[in-house]
Amino acid sequence: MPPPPTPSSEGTGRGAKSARTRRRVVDAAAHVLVRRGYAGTRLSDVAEVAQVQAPAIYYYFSSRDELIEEAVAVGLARARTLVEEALAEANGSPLDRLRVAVAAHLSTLLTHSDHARGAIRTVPQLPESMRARHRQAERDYIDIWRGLVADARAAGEIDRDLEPGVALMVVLGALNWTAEWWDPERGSLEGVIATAQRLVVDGLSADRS
Amino acid sequence: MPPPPTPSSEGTGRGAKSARTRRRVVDAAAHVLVRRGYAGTRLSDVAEVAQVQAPAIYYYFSSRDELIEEAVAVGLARARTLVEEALAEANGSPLDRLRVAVAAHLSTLLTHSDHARGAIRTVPQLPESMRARHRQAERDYIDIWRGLVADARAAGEIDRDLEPGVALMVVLGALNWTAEWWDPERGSLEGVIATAQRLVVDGLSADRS
DNA sequence: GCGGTGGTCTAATCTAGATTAGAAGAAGTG
DNA sequence: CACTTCTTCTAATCTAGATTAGACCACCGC
Repeated sequence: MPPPPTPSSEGTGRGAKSARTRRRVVDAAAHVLVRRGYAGTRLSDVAEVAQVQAPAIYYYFSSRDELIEEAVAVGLARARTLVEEALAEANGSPLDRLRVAVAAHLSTLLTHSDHARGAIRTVPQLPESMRARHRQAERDYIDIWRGLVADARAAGEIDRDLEPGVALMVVLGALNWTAEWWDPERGSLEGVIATAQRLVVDGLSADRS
Repeated sequence: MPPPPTPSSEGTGRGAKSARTRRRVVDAAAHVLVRRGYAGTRLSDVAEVAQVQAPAIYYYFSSRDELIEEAVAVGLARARTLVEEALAEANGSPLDRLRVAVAAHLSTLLTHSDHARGAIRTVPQLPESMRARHRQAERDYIDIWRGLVADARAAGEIDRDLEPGVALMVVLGALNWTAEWWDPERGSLEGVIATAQRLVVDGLSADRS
């Protein structure tokens, strides 16, 4: 029976090493997920990255799917947390807050380990039953954005002719797809963020030609 | 030995039936690719969709990878062709042409069978060696867009501060990601196209607040 | 209405990769 | 140190799914 993922067994002491290994496995899973996708993620690869033997994984997770599920959940949670934190410190016009969210989303996606990236790239490929279990988390995250857009709209900063729901998904798509092509050699992260911010804000913005 | 994919064996007569089955298999492969991704695409599923027995596929292709490769190639080619055709009839300002390209890309992606969709969603997951063989096609397609952006820029219609390369990828991402979320019940195709056009054009546009 | 060729099927085979069994190495406890 | 519990390993096992072998049927030209 796998030990319950003690939420507080982080630092040192009781089961600290175990917790570290477990985390290493989840990280490795995210790493492999990013490059191979859901179906392509082999436990043997995960094990190699995590520096364990494949069967060791079963000490922590009862199946491949359970591991993948956790990796995805962690990624979604992380993306959400980081964006929320960034927004918490941001005060300014709704459009400014949108700019902040764009920056946070992109930097999470592109640099903050493979978690968010793995989650976002993987979710659409999950078998329906598993995906269903993450749908709430997806919605929660999107709702943050929906709120930002709604605020901006209420403040009259957003083009009235745009369908807010559709526009939001188009924007998120622009951000998410960066995970497919961006790499540090292709320009600085800051450059991408700046470009994306301008595009998003000008694209949504109320004052038009 | 598989019969060479006679380029003209379409209509009737010699090998017409064969050609039709072959096409059915490729279509089925695209169909499965869209929903399962590269690693998740099983020959048995493709066979079922194509209404054949799995081994029949080997009459046309010498391996699973070869089939997938063709399906992807067809998809990329189709996307490119449809956009080119749309542009051929479009005259107007560079920004207008960009609008046309956005509409063509989206309608290809979202409705024109599963080919383009399969190709675009699948390419990033392909094993490097296979992906390399499509890289040229990808570039060719992107180059069409690069040209559009360059023209608009030369005409002074695009914000000088945007990095054209990065901006283009962000835009294409917005379009490509629609394949992940859009479905006919979520609003009309026209609605998505209109929203995307406005976002893209206003986002890139030179006159700013 | 016979021999050939194209096209498809059923019944193996073969292999990668998930999962399980059971042994054995640490690490903490008395 | 001897004992227990946690953690990981090596050596099976089991299964899905790609691929191959070889038979079978339909049509075509004669």
